[in-house]
Amino acid sequence: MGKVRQRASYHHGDLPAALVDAAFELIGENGVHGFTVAEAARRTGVSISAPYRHFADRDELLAACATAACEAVQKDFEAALAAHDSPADQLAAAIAAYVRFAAERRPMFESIFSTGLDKSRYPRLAEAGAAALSAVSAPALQLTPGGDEERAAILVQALTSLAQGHATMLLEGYFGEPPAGVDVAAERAAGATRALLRGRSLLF
Amino acid sequence: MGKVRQRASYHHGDLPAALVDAAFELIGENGVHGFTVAEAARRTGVSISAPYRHFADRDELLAACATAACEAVQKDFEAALAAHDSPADQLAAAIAAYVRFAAERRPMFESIFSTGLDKSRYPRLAEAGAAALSAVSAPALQLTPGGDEERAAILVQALTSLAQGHATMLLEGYFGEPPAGVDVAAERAAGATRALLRGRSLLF
DNA sequence: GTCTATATGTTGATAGAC
DNA sequence: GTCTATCAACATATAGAC
Repeated sequence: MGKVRQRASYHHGDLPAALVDAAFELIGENGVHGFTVAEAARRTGVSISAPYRHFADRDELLAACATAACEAVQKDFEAALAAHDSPADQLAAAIAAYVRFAAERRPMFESIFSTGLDKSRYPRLAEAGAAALSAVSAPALQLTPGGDEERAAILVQALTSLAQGHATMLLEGYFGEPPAGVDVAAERAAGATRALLRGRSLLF
Repeated sequence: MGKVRQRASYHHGDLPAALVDAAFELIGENGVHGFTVAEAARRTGVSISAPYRHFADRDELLAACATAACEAVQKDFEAALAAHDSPADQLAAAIAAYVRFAAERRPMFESIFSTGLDKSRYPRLAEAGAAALSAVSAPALQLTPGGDEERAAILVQALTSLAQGHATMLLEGYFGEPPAGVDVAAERAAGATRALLRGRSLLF
């Protein structure tokens, strides 16, 4: 009890979060291009100027979206890792989960990669992105000869690039239309992960 | 001799091509978002309405850009293939070339992947994209057990996704800033290609 | 094929009241 | 923290003259 008071007016609860949600909705409908501060405000039921009390400008709101998206990716990564035991299985599952993420939460994916934002200008975003990546470091380190951190980093780069590529190509329709294409892409990405791991000695 | 007459007014020579060039220039300065038909017309020295004699709308002009970009990629692919003998070397070189293409001709790369265009609505673009991809099919087929076309297609998907991912991550700054980052990414992509090829039996 | 002129619409962002 | 009102800027696309 005690939570009832907040329900009446959503935007007096947490307008920044509500605006981020609205932004994802708009991105889902027409891509990043379809997001405008004005429309996000309208959908949230506030005036056009209200968002500017919380975000300096359009880009800052987009950065908040991307940050939230990175945190969501990280959760998916961690769930995939927790569901498997061997490092190879963990990595294959994590890469497959990433591919699924791109399709199933496409607006989030696009907020990370299709905004053209200079991430170095948004430290919290850069941090969230790095944190998501570091989730896959542990199993990669286990598969690196001698536990060499530098080599592990190279392996992580290869794996994340592999995942990124499969995700992008899936969204381009390269693996067929959803929902079947999603399964195909996730499976292919997992297979490619295993293949890359088997041949990993050639990476170093 | 005989070519002098055309030089005087560029846009009476080939306005569509001139507009595509201007579009790439604008994309290079501020991303796809920075391209507007109006500004492209101004830079080309024609009125704001002139482009609409050649392109139905903004998207159609962007599609022309993407088509030109696909043709450029294909050329780079073919050059990489021609420079090597073994299929593995050819593929590694082609993937590396693609990564370089993304960095060195970034506006072209973005015109293909950051426009949010529905490619099925632009048959010539779809065709150009498929043609570029098919350039890497031949060496992949040579490396596929039994010359199975279906398996070769899976290998091509894995390789192109790998290339796409490295290109994207490079542009995100993940391999360091240019120009050093470009070399790093190209090298890593080539290494990952070899690793993937070595473990390719796990793909099928 | 290109121009001038224009209709029509939108946006990002700010000022000042409450 | 939110609203009303507003500005300046810019875009897409079309009509009609040459």
